[in-house]
Amino acid sequence: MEKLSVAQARQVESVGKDVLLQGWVRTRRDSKGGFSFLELNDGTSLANVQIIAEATLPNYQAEILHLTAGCSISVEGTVQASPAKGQATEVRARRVLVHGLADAARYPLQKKGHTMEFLREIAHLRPRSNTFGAVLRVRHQICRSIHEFFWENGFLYVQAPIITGSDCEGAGQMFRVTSLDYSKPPRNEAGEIDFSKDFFGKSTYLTVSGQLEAEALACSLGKVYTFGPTFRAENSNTSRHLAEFWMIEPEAAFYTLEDNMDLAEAFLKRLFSDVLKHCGEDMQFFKDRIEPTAISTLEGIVQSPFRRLSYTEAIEILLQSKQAFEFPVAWGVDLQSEHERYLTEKHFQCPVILYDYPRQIKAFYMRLNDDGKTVRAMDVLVPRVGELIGGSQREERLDVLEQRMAEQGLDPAGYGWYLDLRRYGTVPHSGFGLGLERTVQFATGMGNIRDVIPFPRTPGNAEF
RNA sequence: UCCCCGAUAGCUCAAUGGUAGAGCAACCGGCUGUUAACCGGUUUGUUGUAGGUUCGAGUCCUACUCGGGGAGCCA
Repeated sequence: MEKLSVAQARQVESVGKDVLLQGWVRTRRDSKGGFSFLELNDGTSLANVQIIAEATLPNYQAEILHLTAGCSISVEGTVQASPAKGQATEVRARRVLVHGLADAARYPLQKKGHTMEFLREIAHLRPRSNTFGAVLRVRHQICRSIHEFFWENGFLYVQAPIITGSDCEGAGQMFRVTSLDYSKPPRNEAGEIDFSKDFFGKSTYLTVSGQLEAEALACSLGKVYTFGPTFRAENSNTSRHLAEFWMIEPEAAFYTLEDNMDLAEAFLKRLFSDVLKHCGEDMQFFKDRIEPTAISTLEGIVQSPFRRLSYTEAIEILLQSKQAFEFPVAWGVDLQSEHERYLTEKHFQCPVILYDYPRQIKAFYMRLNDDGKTVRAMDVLVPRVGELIGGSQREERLDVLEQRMAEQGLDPAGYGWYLDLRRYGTVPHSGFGLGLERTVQFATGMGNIRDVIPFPRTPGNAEF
């Protein structure tokens, strides 16, 4: 007897095999012909396998006729070709072992569709829904492709710290990490809380980005990437933001911004082409039930080049668009969502890479262009989700970097080790950050980022 | 954090200021190699919380909580 997954048992190649299947019942249909149909799912595929349970089974009356959605069972039996439409194979059960019942009157998941809002309230059970199973399988495929892509391109997988002593990464509000007794914290002479008495002897926070550490590693090892959780204590209440999310940050020495854009484009194309190749059944589900353009959008991205244009060119297009924007367009202003959406959804209708942004609206570490007005930043914008990637060529010249820090009111004392990278063997280098959840959101067509991560953390919500 | 919308049965939603209802689910029965099965019947409520207006509030007013859409911040 061979232990098979539901996905394997659905393959015609499995016909004739003596198998063990284990999973959760989705539904039961009884036939007065003297048997019942059980739909079994184990998470390995969107589709269920149909189990034929004959009334002659010893526990048919006592147990099988009481199986409902959510019950867990083991089935021993034989895979056979199905005589009816709807599935290629089915499993004729020789034995059905019930592990756990699920009180049908209380079990919250029904056979019929639920709203995403309701499923979010039962985050511990929603992986059993079709939508969530499909989301998590696509998420898994994307994670795998990320590692494969970088492996094949010579990038070293490195780990940046999750607890950071740098309070000036500049990417947003941070969560403080402390082991101080908050009912009686140590205080200095000024009456302020004395974090020098804290666990690490200083203030520490959850990381908002591994970029600065990745730069140190890239400036030693060449091409590296991080892939880990990041945290933002922003009070963001949108369908595209999480307080805890996963970010992929490649960083490469001797990479120009052009190299960086080439990398980002090849990277995204690889991720989405793998999803199309390996998640066909799940993608068809998203197309049918979630977003009609789910598959065609990914196909378009894989097949056609991204449109690259400078910030200045983008401003020109927006000014000439004759669109009524809520926020006025002018060179020097940061682009608003409506502007980005216009470019990617209406004007070009494809992914857009914008580069060379005004120095005033971008971070200090981005390399200053010779025009003195713009920096080597780039954003990859996609329809519906907006910014999928943000990156830049980093400022490798010590004097320029120090000047840019001063310009933005940053204290160089907090960046000693980061400036060292420019003092000793500095090299041009570039990198970017990709939000995993936004990537999954884009690939699946899911409307809310809270529904592409198993247990979402958002302001006021850490229930599970 | 700001603007707009919402909260009624387990789920999705109805209900002129005047006796709270339907579909689905659940339960019982029927039928059937069925497959979001189908047919008949039964059960289900402190109308988000706390106040207020009124003879009377699911409905009007105020505050709060939670959820959704949009914006800002960004990935």
